[in-house]
Amino acid sequence: MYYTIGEIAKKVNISPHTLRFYAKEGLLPFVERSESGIRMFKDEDFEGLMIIECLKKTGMPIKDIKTFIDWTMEGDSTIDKRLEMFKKRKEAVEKQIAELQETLRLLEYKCWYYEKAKEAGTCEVHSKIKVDDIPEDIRPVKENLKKVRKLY
Amino acid sequence: MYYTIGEIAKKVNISPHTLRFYAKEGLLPFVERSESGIRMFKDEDFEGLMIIECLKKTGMPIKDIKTFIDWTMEGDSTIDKRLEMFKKRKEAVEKQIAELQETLRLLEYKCWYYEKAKEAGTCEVHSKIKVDDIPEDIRPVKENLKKVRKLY
DNA sequence: TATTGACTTAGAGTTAACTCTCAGGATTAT
DNA sequence: ATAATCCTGAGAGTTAACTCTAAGTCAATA
Repeated sequence: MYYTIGEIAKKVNISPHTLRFYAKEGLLPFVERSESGIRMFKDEDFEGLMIIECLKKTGMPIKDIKTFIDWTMEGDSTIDKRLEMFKKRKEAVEKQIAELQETLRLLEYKCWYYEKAKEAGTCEVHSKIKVDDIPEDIRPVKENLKKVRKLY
Repeated sequence: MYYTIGEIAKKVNISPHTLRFYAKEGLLPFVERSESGIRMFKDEDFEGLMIIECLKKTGMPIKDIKTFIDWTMEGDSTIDKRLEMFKKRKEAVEKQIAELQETLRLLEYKCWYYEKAKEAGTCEVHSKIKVDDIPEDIRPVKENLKKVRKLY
């Protein structure tokens, strides 16, 4: 079963234009062609596209993805390189998640801050709230906000 | 205690150039000026900068951050808007984290895949591995990779 | 037969958030 | 006094990943 570029475009929700752009960048060497040069995507190629999508989601630039694709085309001699690459991507994503979780904590603090301000009708209320009145889970965030000022 | 733009730049690790760019974009209306027009950052302004950084980390464009800053300058009448804004940012970040966690699972599968290939010296080994031999936690990822092919 | 959609090369346009350069002038630190 | 740092405005350059246009050809479908 083969798909044209237009068919696969719908399936992976990437425009034919963009898929050709990827092809030009060397991301799709595994896609077969008909005698007349038309790209013939097969079921397996979905997986290739999904790996590309996955790597893009990790923030990897196209050039680096190409390097990885080149390795896969090279065969078993590049297994080590590919493993190391995935390990690094994994670490990178773990870091991104950790950073977003920190960001989330600050947002949670701010939500609490404005909930309180809303109740009181004014942000002034925060000059009257004691440390003990701040929910335990978000207290450290406020502390941190203060700490940083003096850290430097 | 006041800081010049160069001093604060070092503290927040953003170049004076970029800080002036932010100022031009209307992100720093709260920064005082000396008689001669020199920006005088105070300790409180750190917090402002950190909130801006936080919002940037959520992927919020500068224009939208400016809108929020304008609200804070407007005063208590905009508390509701600000609360809603932070709630939405919180949801956005939660979604980003969830997506990255999905990405991470695919990376974990790929790490396992290449660990196995490395052991065997060839990727061919994966045509011989039975579903039961795939660790339980990453098995669904492989299933998913297959499912998607047929989903459409 | 007409339309739709595939292909190519080549290059222009877009967007966001910087990042820098220049020119000219004021202020501050050593 | 001299260098470093501050200010402004205007505008150019950068980067990545698209996104599109044009111009011309070829193939498959109704």
